[in-house]
Amino acid sequence: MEYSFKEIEKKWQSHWSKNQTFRAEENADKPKYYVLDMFPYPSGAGLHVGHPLGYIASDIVSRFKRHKGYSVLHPMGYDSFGLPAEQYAIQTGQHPAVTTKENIARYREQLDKIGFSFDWSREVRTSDPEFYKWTQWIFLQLFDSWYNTETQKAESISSLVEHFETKGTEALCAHVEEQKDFSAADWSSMSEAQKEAILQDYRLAFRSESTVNWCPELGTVLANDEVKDGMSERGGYPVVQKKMMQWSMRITAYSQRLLDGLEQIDWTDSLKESQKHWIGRSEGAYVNFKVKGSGQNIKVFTTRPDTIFGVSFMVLAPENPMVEELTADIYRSSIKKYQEVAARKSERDRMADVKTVSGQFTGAYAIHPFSGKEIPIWIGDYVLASYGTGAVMSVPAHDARDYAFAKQFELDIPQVVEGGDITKEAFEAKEGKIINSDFLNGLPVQEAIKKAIEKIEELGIGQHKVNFRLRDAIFGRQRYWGEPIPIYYENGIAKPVRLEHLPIELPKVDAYLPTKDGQPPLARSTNWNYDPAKGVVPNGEGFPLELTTMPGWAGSSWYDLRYMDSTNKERIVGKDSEQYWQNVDLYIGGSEHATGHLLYTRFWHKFLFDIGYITSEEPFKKLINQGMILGYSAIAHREDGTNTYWSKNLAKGKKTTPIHVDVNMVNASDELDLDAFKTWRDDLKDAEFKLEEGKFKVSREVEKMSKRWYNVVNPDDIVEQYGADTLRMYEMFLGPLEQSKPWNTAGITGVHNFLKKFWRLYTANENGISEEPATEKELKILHTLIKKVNSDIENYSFNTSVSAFMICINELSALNCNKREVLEPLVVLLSPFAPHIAEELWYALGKTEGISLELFPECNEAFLVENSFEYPVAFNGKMRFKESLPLSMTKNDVEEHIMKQEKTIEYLGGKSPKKVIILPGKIINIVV
RNA sequence: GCCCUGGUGGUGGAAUUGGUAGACACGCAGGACUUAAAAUCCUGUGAUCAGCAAUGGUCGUGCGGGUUCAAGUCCCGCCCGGGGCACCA
Repeated sequence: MEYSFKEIEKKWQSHWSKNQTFRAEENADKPKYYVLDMFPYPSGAGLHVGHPLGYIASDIVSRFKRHKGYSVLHPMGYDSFGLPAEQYAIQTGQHPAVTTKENIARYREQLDKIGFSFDWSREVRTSDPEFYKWTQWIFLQLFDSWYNTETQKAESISSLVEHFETKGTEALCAHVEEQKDFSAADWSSMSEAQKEAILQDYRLAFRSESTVNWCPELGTVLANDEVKDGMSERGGYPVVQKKMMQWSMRITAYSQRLLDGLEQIDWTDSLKESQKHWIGRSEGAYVNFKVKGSGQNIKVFTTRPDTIFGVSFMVLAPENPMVEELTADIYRSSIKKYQEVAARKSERDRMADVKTVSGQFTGAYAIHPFSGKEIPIWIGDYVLASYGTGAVMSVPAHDARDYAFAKQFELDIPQVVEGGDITKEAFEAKEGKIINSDFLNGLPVQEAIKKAIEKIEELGIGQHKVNFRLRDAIFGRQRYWGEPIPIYYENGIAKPVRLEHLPIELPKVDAYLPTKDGQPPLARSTNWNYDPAKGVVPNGEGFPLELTTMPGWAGSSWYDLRYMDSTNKERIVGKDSEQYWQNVDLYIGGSEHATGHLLYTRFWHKFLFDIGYITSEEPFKKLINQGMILGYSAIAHREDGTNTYWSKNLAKGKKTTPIHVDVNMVNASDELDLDAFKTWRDDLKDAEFKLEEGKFKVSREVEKMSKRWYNVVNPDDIVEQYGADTLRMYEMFLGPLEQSKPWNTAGITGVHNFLKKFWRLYTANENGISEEPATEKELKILHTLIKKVNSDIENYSFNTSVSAFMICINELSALNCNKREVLEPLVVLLSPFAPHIAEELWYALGKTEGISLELFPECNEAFLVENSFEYPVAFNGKMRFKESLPLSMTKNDVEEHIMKQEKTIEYLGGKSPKKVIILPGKIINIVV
């Protein structure tokens, strides 16, 4: 019987689908296991072979856990709001929903062919109103919350209002950008608009005038993690800084908890490091410096208060609002000029040139709080307006940036920490003794830091402070294809839409572009006003609705919860379902989401936890980043100025232009199919080809898999040619899951041959399946595999499992094993990896129930016991020969035996051994 | 610059707590079956030296040191690739 994978795979895929084999159930008798893949954005290009890598791994774990008796939740869905569909809509006028639906259908078709055990009944799409209703709901909860720094959790805005009404800001512990000071009486005398303006500073979803990353090309603002090297991550367009009224998320309230939570979760070090850096906790102090001849203070943040006697100048960010007042008249024009130049510099320019030191003296002086010395005040663009207080005390002897600035402008460099050579460079190490520093003299740095802060607090000129690098996340996008923000404006005051009116669905618009006067596309709708009594009403009635939409990360920040109870109409997730599934046990996806999605999701979960809707604070217990599958680009060499192509080895030394060739026209030996190539593009019809040994060879290069490089390999083609089971096992066999690697089809026949061999073991024996008991040898082979596969899956080491299967099958085939006692457990072992062939053979063994719930074989160590061991015998650590000895032999007996061996005597060459090391069951080493 | 990673045959990659380096697979070479091809199966395959051969010697996990009876694995100092952060005071 042939292994006809096409027939088998089709048959079982439709069987599983019809019987809902993988439907997840809240079964109180079973432990739960939740395995999640990062859901894809359904792009028009469809899946390439890189996408399924993580899905295959998670599918193996899911199937494995089902075999182990767990109730497994393994869902899939689509992150279906996003820029490409909208850009396409702008170009073609087609509604993004239509494009998205088509793309999803294509993705689904491709996914289905690979035989994943997803529970499709729980599918979610972020662009589905039934889903984004709850995204909007969460937004409104955030809008209605503030962060209490005393209880360390989010609370309802009503409790804040109550506090204001009774005590004003007295004894208020709240996360807020700038502490406020007013009494209960002040509060009650305020207008509604004034009150609301104050509340905006406390709300976790809030509006504020802030500097944003504006991308003119995309016509929208972007979050920090969406900007890479001053360019937009999607599309690669330039990004500039701009002040705008914007919706934001107060993620900074959760900085410390986001940091602390990392300790409880099982993520890779590199990922945790990325998040730690992004959050960027630094501990130090605020210090106020009096400005000479004015009542003003300049507040700075420093992590090195111990070096305060080393301050020789101060630098403010050019954007710092104090600059205006401080500047002496004679410097006014040069300060203004400097500010203008700094403002014109884009983020990108500023980064491109970190070496150039620039700045301008303001003419003003500060007074040193301890020494009373006058300190010149400068402005410089190395000081950022958005971090700390937008001003620094410069200690050039102990900070490299201050040092460069001091050198450039010939300012003093007083040393206050012993060590280094400050004539050459700043001494930045946090070690050594303090000198030239009055009451700090002689103290080691760490103690001096404490002492300095004590003194600063004692004198009331500053206080201990923890600062974070993390910024609040910009939340509004001037785009169409996203969740509408459920806010309307009554007399200019932002008010929440009533919950019963959710979802606020995207309106119809005549085009997906901004309006002529620069308003977001939603302004084009003629039906975009709101009446609290009626809901959405035509323009002209009610109040105007918010025009911006939510960013791409909104829906993905909580979708993992929705899978637990995807059809619930009452809550984001039902209480019982949430209790049962809790959180994701294993999350698999790319590492590019380290500081975006993964941080935002943790933030929203902590918030939902605070307000009592979920019981787990961390969404993902264990996270694995699968490596990227890279393309193996094929390159033909065209001689410059001609239409002549030279085969790889002939092209050397010639002036040629590399031309990317579609990898599907190149075979595993790098030979190009010339007939196909000639019809690929018009200009190739008449091209001339210089062959080597009758073949045309291409060069190879490893690049990101992309249409642009013609190196995309489609999983459908692999499935068509070799079957889904081969694709699954081959992707795993390629190497460790976390590692990036180029896709190279060369080795796929090895895996395919293995499956054929596996098939033959069950079907090719002339005596059929034998009911006789298996031999010891056969059982040993089987149980070795059982042990290996169990531990490999637990360790996510799938490539080594595949090897173990190959070894096992090679050995059993050599023995011509056809015992049911071996073949039955064997097929269960294979089923997580190659489920179709396993299911087929399972039924062929006479089973009538599906394989997926069959218990996974457990290793019986008794079959693995060895009674002898082939000792490697080494001399001075070099293995020379082997000697098989019973494991029951004592050390002394082994030594006695081995020393008598002819070979031992030969290798000793008459010398007597200094030492003989015997490790039972491991090695014998003789030291000469 | 800082932080994480990784570097092993022609190729992808294996190697518990330090204990036989190169499992498994690809590729390549040779062979069997076949009119032929496909499919399948068998043998060999890190480099190098000696030998007709069986076999044996030497070298070998990015580089240079070190610890150890023994180092791909541990320590110190470098080099290179990949990823992240980047004037964060």
